[in-house]
Amino acid sequence: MAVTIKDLAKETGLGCATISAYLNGVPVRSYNKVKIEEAINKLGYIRNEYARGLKTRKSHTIGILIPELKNIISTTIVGEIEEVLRTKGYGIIVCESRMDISRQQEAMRFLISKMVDGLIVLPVSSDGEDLQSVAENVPMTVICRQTSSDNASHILINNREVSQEAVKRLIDKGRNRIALITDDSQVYMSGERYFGYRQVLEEKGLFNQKMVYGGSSDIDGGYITVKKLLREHPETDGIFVTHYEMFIGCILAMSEMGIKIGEEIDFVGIDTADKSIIFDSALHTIKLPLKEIGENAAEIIVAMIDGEHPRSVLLDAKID
Amino acid sequence: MAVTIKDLAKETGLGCATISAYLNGVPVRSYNKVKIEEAINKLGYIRNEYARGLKTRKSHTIGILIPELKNIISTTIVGEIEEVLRTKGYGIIVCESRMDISRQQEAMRFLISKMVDGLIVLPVSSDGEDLQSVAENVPMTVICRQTSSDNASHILINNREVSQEAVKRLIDKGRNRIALITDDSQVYMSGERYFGYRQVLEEKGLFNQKMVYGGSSDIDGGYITVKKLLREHPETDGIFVTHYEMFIGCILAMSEMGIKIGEEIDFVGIDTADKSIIFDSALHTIKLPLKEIGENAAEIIVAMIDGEHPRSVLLDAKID
DNA sequence: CTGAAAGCGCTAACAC
DNA sequence: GTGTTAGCGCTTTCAG
Repeated sequence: MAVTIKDLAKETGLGCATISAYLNGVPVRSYNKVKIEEAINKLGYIRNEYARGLKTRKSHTIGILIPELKNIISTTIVGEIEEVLRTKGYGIIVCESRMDISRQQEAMRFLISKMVDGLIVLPVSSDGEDLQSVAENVPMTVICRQTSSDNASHILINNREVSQEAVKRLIDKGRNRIALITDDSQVYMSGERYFGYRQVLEEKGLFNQKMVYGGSSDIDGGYITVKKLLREHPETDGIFVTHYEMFIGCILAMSEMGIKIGEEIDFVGIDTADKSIIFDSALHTIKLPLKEIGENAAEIIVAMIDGEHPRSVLLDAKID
Repeated sequence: MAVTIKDLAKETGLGCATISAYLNGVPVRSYNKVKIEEAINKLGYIRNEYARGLKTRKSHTIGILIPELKNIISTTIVGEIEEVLRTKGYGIIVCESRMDISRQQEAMRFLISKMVDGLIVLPVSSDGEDLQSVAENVPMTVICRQTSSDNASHILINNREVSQEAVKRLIDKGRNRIALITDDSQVYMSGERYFGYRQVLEEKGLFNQKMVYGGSSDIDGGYITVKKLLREHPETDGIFVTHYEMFIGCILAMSEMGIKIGEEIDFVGIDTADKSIIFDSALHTIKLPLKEIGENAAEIIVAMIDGEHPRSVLLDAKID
């Protein structure tokens, strides 16, 4: 049986309440403090958050729900969130929805059953209907998706604008057969990037729906898709890739095919870190503000728990 | 206030115990079953796992502790674990240690305070001393590291053997200036791979410590390190890369430098998936049995919770 | 098959 | 500053 506050009381000869008070930062006599500390170390006491949470109605835990654990972009954001949250005394529970609405619901229930104080969600679908219905009373921050719910906070990036910028770069380089490689799943983020791409090309009369290719949003997906694209459209001279992993897959394919990027073909893709030194020369990359997304998500959810109103933040991705 | 079992009792006119029984799969009169279901949906009842866990001493949750959330290998394993665990009625809480022993300890405490029924850990350091001391009473499975603890289960891969195999392939291809690119942090897995590499080369009299390069275990790390290697040792004709992300970084660098893999230089690296179609031709890759690792970890931890003894599993990585 | 009552470990009043 | 007590929501005897 685990060691409880009662054991500490017995060990020290003090009452439960005193121990509890000390554990919560209330001052106690200094010699009692010493006794308590000793007992804690001797017995290896670890506070039972279940009992504590049951009483206080707080778990000091934030639930995080992302589509896939193996998506670097998502997990990088989660890492940043955790970094900030730990300084504020919160821990995290991470769940994945596997791009499946019912799993997402199930995960939400799981998180709520764990009494999370707040939720940070990167939803499967673009509307957030399904979310809000489950988590009525739990503060929620939605990242990278615009939902219809207005008791949730939102953190968005200027996907459409930066995509337009990306395609313009390719045009400026003299490219005019510009393809799009994006993910199959029709989600908000990909959609916005697609619209940005499309809008610029339509303005120039260069848009061709046949040059829009979808694949699975991983390295393999990018690899396969770019090969297919170049087989079916060898005239392609510029490619905009909307997902990081797919972008990597594309570059690997280029390498294997012996195509020198910046000569036959120009690329614009997504990069994960501000500090990345790769992709300098011949490639343009969109730098996602992952750190800012994570920081904002963490700070906003804590603010909401402390009673503040939901708010929305628009973050700038940069291209260079 | 959240809706409780009491509210269900009031709504249905039944007693708490009956509701609880139904929720736990005990048969109740079919018309009561209907009433309860209706009340659950109407009120949006979600069971409070804190209260339940406090009573039953079970949280139906496994704590998972990995060095970094943004490492694809780790998160892929976590995904597999989650997949299996959910079929057995367990959820997961994921923490990261950020390669820091004290954070690892802190995370363990966090997980234990959440009353996890078991722990699956990919430890920071190679000895597991620090682990067992914290989690004395919690079943634990350690993955990819051999620790001295024998009340923990272990899941290992044949790192050394497969590394030997990898280097032999390079030698068979006629390479004899074979470099190693590995990560800085001296962890068990890298160590084993290093020993495998070294042993084969020493046997042939080809070992040269100056051709062993360390870098950060991410894409940037691989990119930077291989460039440095080739600058300082332009005679290199074969490279063994011990980490997936670094391997990707290497290939990206090759691409940028216009070096065709399989001609000037041969590579052997780590790949993440069994099904990957990349890296076919000129590259050899070690396929890590990530799915098996995850499945085994999940099954073993549940078995331990059910009272079985710890056990160790050795899994085969394959090269092709 | 169902209801009443006790108690899991902790905190929050409240007396001392 | 410290001890006593009640109760968070649930499960679990034990009667009925």
